[in-house]
Amino acid sequence: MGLMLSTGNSSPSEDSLREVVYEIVAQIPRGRVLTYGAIARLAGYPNHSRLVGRIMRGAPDNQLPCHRVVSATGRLAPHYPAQASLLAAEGVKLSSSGKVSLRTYLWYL
DNA sequence: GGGCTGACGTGGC
DNA sequence: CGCCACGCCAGCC
Repeated sequence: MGLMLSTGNSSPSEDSLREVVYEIVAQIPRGRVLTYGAIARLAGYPNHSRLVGRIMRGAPDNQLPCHRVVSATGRLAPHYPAQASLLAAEGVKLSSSGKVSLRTYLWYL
């Protein structure tokens, strides 16, 4: 049984995950949010939330609802000033500390 | 191959 | 609620 040498290991690359991440993000309904970690799990790589973040950094926000992706603590993305207003425009309220309440807005499939 | 970075997550205080 | 230490891991130099 043991035999499981080299090639079996597939570590995800940014390129190999990009499309599936985009597809997941595209599904997030208006007024709901998903976390980087949740997306990573849905994509099959639970320990790669950082890679998802990296992918979102270069994602086309004019074609995808990138503003609906937040951190597990409800924090918005750095270097994405438009995110708050885009969320507000669809009814997502932020706490006084500028965070999204996942209890209220997290999208459960 | 080694070291650092970072749109992350979790647990502790 | 904030801050921090850790664990995590692809990408980049």
